[in-house]
Order: sequence, then structure tokens, then C-alpha cells
Amino acid sequence: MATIYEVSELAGVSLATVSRVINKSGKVKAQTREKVEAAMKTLGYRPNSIAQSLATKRSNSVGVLVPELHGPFFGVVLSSIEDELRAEGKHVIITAGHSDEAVERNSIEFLSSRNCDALILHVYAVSNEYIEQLRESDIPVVVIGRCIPGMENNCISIDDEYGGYVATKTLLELGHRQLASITGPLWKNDGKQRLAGYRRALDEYGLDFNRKLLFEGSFEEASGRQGMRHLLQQEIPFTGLVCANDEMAAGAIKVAQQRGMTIPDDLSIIGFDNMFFTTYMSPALSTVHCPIDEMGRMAARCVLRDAYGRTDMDVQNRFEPIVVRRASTIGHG
Amino acid sequence: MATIYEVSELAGVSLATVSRVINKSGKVKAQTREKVEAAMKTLGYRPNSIAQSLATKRSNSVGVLVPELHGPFFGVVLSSIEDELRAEGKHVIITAGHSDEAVERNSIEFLSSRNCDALILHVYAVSNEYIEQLRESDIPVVVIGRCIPGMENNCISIDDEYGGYVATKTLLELGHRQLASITGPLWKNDGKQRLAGYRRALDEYGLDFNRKLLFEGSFEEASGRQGMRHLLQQEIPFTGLVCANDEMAAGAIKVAQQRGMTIPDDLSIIGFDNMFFTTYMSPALSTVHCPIDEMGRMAARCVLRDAYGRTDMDVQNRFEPIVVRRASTIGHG
DNA sequence: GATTAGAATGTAAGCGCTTATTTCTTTCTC
DNA sequence: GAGAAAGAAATAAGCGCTTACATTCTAATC
Repeated sequence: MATIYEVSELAGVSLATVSRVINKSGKVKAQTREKVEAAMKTLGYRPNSIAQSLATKRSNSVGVLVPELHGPFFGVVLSSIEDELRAEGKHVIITAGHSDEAVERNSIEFLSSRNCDALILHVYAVSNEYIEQLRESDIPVVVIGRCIPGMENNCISIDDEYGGYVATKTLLELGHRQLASITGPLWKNDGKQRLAGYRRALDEYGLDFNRKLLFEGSFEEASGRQGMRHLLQQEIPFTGLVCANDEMAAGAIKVAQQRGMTIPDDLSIIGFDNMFFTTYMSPALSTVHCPIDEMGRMAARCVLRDAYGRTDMDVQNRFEPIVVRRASTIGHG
Repeated sequence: MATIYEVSELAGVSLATVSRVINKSGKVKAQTREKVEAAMKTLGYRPNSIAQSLATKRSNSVGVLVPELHGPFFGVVLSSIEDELRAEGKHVIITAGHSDEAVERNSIEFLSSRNCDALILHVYAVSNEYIEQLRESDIPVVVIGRCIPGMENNCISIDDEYGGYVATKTLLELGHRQLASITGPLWKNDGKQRLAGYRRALDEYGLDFNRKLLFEGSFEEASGRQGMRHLLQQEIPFTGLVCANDEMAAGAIKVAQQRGMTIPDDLSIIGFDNMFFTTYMSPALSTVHCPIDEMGRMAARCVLRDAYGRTDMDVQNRFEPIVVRRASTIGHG
């Protein structure tokens, strides 16, 4: 690979001039610029981004940490992040945190030692304090899926409590009065919030919260199946089921159908997230839409603003979930 | 951030010695090593990977180009790639090619200018020649999902023709004789090959290939729906449908069910890929399993071998798809 | 105790670029 | 056409690290 030095020699100018034409910084006569460009072309020159980074102290890379790379969720946030950042010539380094504190910390370490200009974190296990500390250290951080007090402008989140609330309310408005729920892990913030919303809606309708009709799942499909089995075993009738995400709803439906139940006639089910596959299901799943692609995009803009001085970026930090009614829910009574 | 210089000063040794303890290269007395480590600790020193890269001409980053970041497919290959590479301290830079030649080339350019030590490419539009040329240029390349003659050792692929063949044969063995197919885009290699397998199976059973019972889809769910509508419109009876991927199968099932058909009683359907959501469907989709996580892992190992001299890596280049029978297929006649 | 091989450490020259500073050219004014 | 001001290009000092080579220690040998 040719270096800037060879280019300068061939063009008969100094290093500095070549650098100026590369970066379009400073004044350079049209005539010399052409000479330089010609030289670059004949040499097939491309700037060495590592050397640029060392000299400018900017790596033009942003580190992204998500819980998992596979799975339907994170692909879409990554997708919009990459999209937005790539358009500005930045690149994306990805890592997975697996919702485990040690792994999450390790990943963050890894990304910082890679000289990322900024970090986009979607983490579960690591504490707010750790993140605040990280931020104070030096590097711009934006957090997805969590709203840290005092860092509101660097957090992109959705109102999970409200989501749980409207999901539940949807069933209540359809006339259901006996509800069950399969929640996410209650140590995870979103799991907890969605449940809080569920309970608020019940309260609002003056309904008792029956702990027996609650199952704490893991956000995975298998736990949806397990949850459904558990709920049916209680032998307490219920006509509506609120699941804290779509995968668990899929699992729950599977089990219900295996037991000979018809959805939605025997049981109305609503999920959460509005993953792409919800429309592939039979019946198509009613759910709560989360604009995760938009959230990814906003995270990217946050970075552009905080790490690359793009003050013109306007970013929306808080999102509101909305119900999407499909075939898995039906009126009752 | 402290530099190596400050460490050397605090420890009272030279730069070179510090560098030696960082890289565990060369001899250094236990006693001095401890001094240096202590100094690093009190300064919170972490090597600047950019500077290291510049000096060693290794960025320890590998570029990955996939068609899309969202969608169920590429998440899982990325996941295993990241996993494997991360364990070796390498990081992964991702880009999307969107199955468009210009975008794919642009992404490759982007990644090379980022000084990636190697490239993992899952591309559709770019030609074999382009890739060969790239490879000759300098940088190790591994290709996923395509087998380029002369580059077999750097390609990780699956036998799509065979996959199409066994999928079709599965229906034939179940007694179906009137088959239809929704293919992938025929300009894409996998789309073409899967169709070839379909035709071979028909041949083997002495069945005519009826062009009217073929619909060229796009691998997207919508085109599965569209395909199903098209096929039904032909008013030629068929009892089995082979879809070139699971998403289109999902779309096809949706339409069939909307038209009042029962799957599998009225129509047996088989998909391709064995994406996670196929078990969420009702009925669960029969399909052809592709070990894409394994393929990702192998691609990573290829890189470790070719770019980082890990000669101990054994990699499997070619994979064989296998049929997974679930509820969407049933015997006929 | 002089000699010497080997181990341990230090010196300094890069890696390929940016950029503040300096030097050289133009251009313009009167 | 002299002199000032502005514009263009060159010089050189880093950025933080690695590593070939040189130097100095250490300890073993006679």
C-alpha cells in the first residue's frame, strides 16, 4: 500500500499538502490539488486509517454492546445504528454482553481499549453507577433501554410500564376480567416495569392481582411454554393472557393449542415488542409495538452529537409503545 | 490516559522494557516486571490499541459484510463469528451490503480502508472475479454461502442443491405428486441451486416440471404470500409446496389459511433454513436445517488460520443440509 | 580476578499520518 | 515598483507504540 510519502514525492509536493487535499483542510491551489489527486490515483493510494487515528486521536469507531447478536431484537437495532453511523463514515464494533455482569464489564473494557470514540450500551446486569462512572471517565456513552437519572439526554428508552399498562388495558377493554401474565425476568428493568403496568391496569379496573396467575419467565420461548403449563395447572380460569414479550407469547400459544384450546376463542393473548414473526403466527399475535429501529437510530444520533460534534442532530430520548391489535385477542362476555 | 512513557518513567525503566512486559515478549527479570506492573496499575494504564496497530501493522479487527443486519438469519452467523473471534482478542466490524453490487463494493472498500486484517463476506451481487482479485490484492478473505472454484478453502458453504433436493424428496416420499414451488430470486446463487435440487427430485420421480406451479419470490415473507396467491390462481391442483426459505413459507401458509385451507391436511408445506420462528408457527413448519451458526464459526476459524497464523484450526468448508419434519407436512394418498 | 557468554535492559528509528509554525509566493495598493 | 497583506506550500514535531540493534549486567569458567 502506498503511503502519503510516496504520493507527495510523485506529485512533487510536501506531505502537508497531500494531507490537506485528503482532508480538504486548508487552502490548496486547484492546480496542485489536481497533481496530488492524479498521483493518488496512479498509486492507488488510500489513507491508512490507523495512522490517521493515531494522529488525530479519533478512531471513528463506535462500540456497540447488546445482550445478544442472534435473536430478532438486536439485529434491528444494530441495523439502524450501522445505517446511520456508516453514512457519516464511522464504523461499528459489536460485542455481546449476554446479560451477565462480568461479560458486560469485560465487553466494555474491550471496547474502550479499542479506542472507540463512543459507546452504545444495551446492558442489563451492570449498575447505573458503573455507567455513570464510565461516562465521567472520558468517553461519551449512550444507553439503550434504560433511563438513568441525570443522564436522560444520553438514554434512549421506552416506557415499559405504560406498555404493560396498555397491553393489559386492551384485554380489559375487550371485556376480559380474569387475566394471567407471563412476565420477563423481574430483575431486569423492562420485565419489572411491564409487570408494574399490568398491575396498574388491574387496579384501575378494581381487580385483584392473583399471584397464582403470574409466572416469571425469562423472555425466551421455552419459558413461555413452561409458563403456560404452569398457569393451566393452577386450575384457576382465565380468559386473557399478557406476555412480556412475543417469544414467550409464541410459546404460550403453542402449549395452549397442544392442549386443544383455540386462540383467541378460548383465550386471548397479547405479546410485547411486535417482532417481525408475530404476523407469521396463526393467529397473528396482538402485541405492543416498540419502535426499536427508531431507538437504534436515535442512539446513533446521540453519538454523532456527543462524540462528533454534530450539534444539528435532534434526538428523541423517550418512546411510547402502542398496541397493535391482531387476531390473538377477541372480545369476551 | 497514561502512555507507555509515563509508565516507564514511574517504573524507572525504558520504554522497551515496558513494551516487553505488555506483550510478554523477550526476557524480563521477574523483579522488574513487577515494578512495571505496579506502575501500570497505579496509573490505570491500558495500551493504546491504535498505536499498537500502527507499529505492528495489525489492527486485530476483522470486517464482516452481511446482506442485512436485521432479519433472523444474519444475527446468528454474526453471533458465532463474534464469539469465536472475541475469544482471541479480535474485534468485529460489521457492515451491511443489502444485496446490491454498489453497496457491497462500497462496504468492502470501507472495510479495507479500515485496515481490517481479514474480511468475512456474505455477498450476493459482487462477482467471483471481484472477490478473487480482492484476495490477490493482499487481504485474507473468507466467503460465506458461496463456493468459488479455486478458493474452496476460503469458502464456507452449504449444498443448496442437495437441500432443495431433499426438501422436495420429503414431500414426494410422503406420496405427494402434485408439487408447487416458491423459489428465491433466481439471480442469487442459493435461490438457483435450491430450485435445481427441486427439479432433480421431480426428475427422479419421473414427474414433469410445470412452470405454472413455480413462483419466483424474493426470500421475503410478502413474496411468499404473493406467491401463494399466484399459485392458487393457476387453478392447477397441488398438494405439496416447497418454499426456498422459511419466511416465504410463513407467508404462503398465511394466505392459505386465510383462504380457508388447513395445513397440512389440504396442503403440505416445507420451508428452508430452519429459522427459530418456525417452531412458533401453527402448524410448526417442516423445513431444511442449515447450520448457520456453525458456518459462522468456521468462517471465524478460517480467519484465525489465514490472518493470524493459527494453523491448529480445523475448519469444515462444506455443510450438508438436513430435513426437519414437523407438523406442516403430512402423507398423501 | 580476568574473560566471556548470555541475559537483561536501553537506544533510537520507525509505523503513516496531522498540524502548528515557518517560509516562500502572489496580489494588491498607492 | 516598493511594501504590506493574504495565500500557498514546506518544515518538523509529534501521536503511542514496537523492535532491531547496541549496551550493560550477571554470573559462570578458568
